[in-house]
Amino acid sequence: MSPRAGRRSGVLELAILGLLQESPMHGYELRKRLTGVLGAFHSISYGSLYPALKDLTARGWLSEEPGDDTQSSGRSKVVYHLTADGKEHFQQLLSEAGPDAWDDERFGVRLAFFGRTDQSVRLRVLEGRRSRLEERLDTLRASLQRGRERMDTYTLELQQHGLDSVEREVRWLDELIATERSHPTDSDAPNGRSVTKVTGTGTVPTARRT
Amino acid sequence: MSPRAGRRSGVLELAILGLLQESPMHGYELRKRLTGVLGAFHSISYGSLYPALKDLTARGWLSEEPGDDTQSSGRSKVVYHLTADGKEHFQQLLSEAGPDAWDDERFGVRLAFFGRTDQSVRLRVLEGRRSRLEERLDTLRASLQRGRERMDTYTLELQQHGLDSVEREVRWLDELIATERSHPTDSDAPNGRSVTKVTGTGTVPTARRT
DNA sequence: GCCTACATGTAAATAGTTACATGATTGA
DNA sequence: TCAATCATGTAACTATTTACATGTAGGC
Repeated sequence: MSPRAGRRSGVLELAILGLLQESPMHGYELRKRLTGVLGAFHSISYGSLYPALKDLTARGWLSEEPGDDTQSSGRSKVVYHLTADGKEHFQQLLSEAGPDAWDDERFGVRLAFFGRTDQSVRLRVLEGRRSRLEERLDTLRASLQRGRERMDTYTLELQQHGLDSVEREVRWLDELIATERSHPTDSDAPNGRSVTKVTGTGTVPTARRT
Repeated sequence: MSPRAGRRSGVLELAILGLLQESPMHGYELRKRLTGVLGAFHSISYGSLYPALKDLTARGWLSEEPGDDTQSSGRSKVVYHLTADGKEHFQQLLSEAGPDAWDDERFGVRLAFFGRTDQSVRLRVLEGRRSRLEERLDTLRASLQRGRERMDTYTLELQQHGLDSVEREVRWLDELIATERSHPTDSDAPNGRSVTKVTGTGTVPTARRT
């Protein structure tokens, strides 16, 4: 009965904090960039975004800056900044391993911010996702074994296709993990600066087509 | 402010009607079978199921049969049946093409009931899913083109993997569609009986491993 | 007598969406 | 000057989950 007090722990929080870590923005701009981070479809709506910004501000992770205006006389544009607490919270979110932490969407968002993430955290994320997928494989294989005769051809087809897809993703993750391990980054040492410089080239193999 | 009047149009409705079409059941049993239909993970909770059953009953698609009890003296087991209206509604749901009709979950559930679906509807569903995926491909390819230099290696990797996955699913669908076309079923004629007999073997190729 | 599985439900929270409402700024 | 796009928000709804509450039936 108190709907305006949300605990807020979805993808949105992660994505907003991640984008604001790169640079301060106002809501409208944030929303456009969000579409990119969240995977080309699945645009977030203003009806989710603005309440979320208010909420994150109330929790001390963002601060509103009313008029950053240096050029135009306009008003009402609210620029959001990540606070120190917000930065810390974001780093914690990136590395933490809640039960829903490894679903498709959250993993995608985490990966989108890898350019600004410590290599140790990157490895933890990749391995967390991988072990989540291994569990899925176990379930799927068991289900296929049990269902060999009991299920109709269509269900069997669907499950087999699903199994193949998950297996492909595991192989893909293995490559990413191997690449991370073969190019260890120095800047991961406990030197206070928790953000790795972006090398931008060569650290991850370009996807190859079959 | 009137939360107890839901319009109800999610996967659940489709899955419940589909299972009850096969045979009447009570909630507890339904829930176990639902887990199978919905894809091995993603069990539905009683907190969703029972209200949904009440709702579908109120809408005239299900009827409650209080004591089917022939053996034990126990009570309180409520067996749900699909009504004639419910049957009709289910067939309509299967073939209709709403905007969310082709997402992963809904497509999976539709496919799970293919054994009891007309071939013409099967083809419509497969082709609907296919064209949905084609749209995705366009978006993804455009995004990859634009982002060649702008995106970091990780995001590029993720998008490329996503693109590959969707391409694989399109090829998979193409095979299913081709198989349907090369084995036309007679029982699709307007003969009043809207359910195709299950052949159970050979109509769809067994998945092959790469 | 007690534990497990069977069986049914409700209240509140979660994580959003859609539709609506409003107004400022900019370029053709 | 008028449409498009920029910009911010609210109310109501959707679909679902989690935690809770309650009780029955059968085996050991």
